[in-house]
Amino acid sequence: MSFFSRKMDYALLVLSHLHGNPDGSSAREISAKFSISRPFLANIMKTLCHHGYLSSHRGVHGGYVLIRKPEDIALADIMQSLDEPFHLTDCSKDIEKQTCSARNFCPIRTGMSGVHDRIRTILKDVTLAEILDPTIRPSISRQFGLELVSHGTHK
Amino acid sequence: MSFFSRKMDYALLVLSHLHGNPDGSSAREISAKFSISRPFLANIMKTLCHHGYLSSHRGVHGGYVLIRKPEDIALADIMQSLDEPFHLTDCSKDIEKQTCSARNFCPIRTGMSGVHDRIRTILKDVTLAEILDPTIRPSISRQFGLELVSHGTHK
DNA sequence: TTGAAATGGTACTAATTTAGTTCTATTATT
DNA sequence: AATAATAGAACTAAATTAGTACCATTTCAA
Repeated sequence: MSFFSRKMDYALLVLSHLHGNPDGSSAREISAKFSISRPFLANIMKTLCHHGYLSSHRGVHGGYVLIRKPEDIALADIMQSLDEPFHLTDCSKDIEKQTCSARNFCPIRTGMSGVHDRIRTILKDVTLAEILDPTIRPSISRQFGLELVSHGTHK
Repeated sequence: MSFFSRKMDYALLVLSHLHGNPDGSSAREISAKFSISRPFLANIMKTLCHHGYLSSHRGVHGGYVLIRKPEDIALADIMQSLDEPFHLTDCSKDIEKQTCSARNFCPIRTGMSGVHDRIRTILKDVTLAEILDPTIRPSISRQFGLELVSHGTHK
């Protein structure tokens, strides 16, 4: 299985397309452009609208318009709106609920939590703006709370 | 769904447990310790053995022994051995095979590839050694080819 | 005023993947 | 000879994802 669900993937296509079409677009148009199931895409767009990414209007010339700024839409947000928040393993829920029987002696608990944080940081840090224009990367320094100095001799 | 499958999670438990038990351990022991389905865990251990992480010996006092160094076992390796290599979206395969109909005008292709690389870098960089001892992190500088300077004023 | 094209909402179904089981064979120890 | 382990393969069940279907409402235009 892929890390991103198809819903997630299609949502990014939708948001990107709408960013390039400020006057809006319909599910029909987008499904045709990318050869995607129309009713499936329509459901995704309903969800995106419901979560405040898009505004809609009905009727013959209806459709959706992107109403949030690309730089304010993080991958983690979209993920949470469409599927569920990111988590590394099943057992993270058990640990939170304190029902994990190995909680007190789990040899990987701390280490996994570190990996979890590193991936989550990427998801919270990368926005639609960066997906649209990958040359913009305001991310690394924020990501680690560190200052970066380029390393001339590194191959 | 979780990022790591249960197989992946259990495999990390197995590897960690065996690292702490250099004389080896059996599927029975480990399944009992962590309250995990024995036959399921047994299958996972067979796979780990098959892929060269463990050596096995049969018989009454048989079991498995960890034969690879923790610092040489990256998360990406385990993932590939048990499930499949990491990929961000379904369509990455289409793009590779050049069967993606939107290949030439996909607005998110490049951006997504950047995200893919960043996550994959983590998976290739984090080893069992780091999972076992999270204070050891030889990773960030290698990860970005940059030199890190701590930033005193950052909150 | 009627028909077409759009979204809104909900429920349902099909396909796929993951998780787990079962069975038989082989090996080693006591 | 009994027991406890791995080896290997095939199978089943549960859960998740992907996708449909239906009906209602809104809007526009002929």
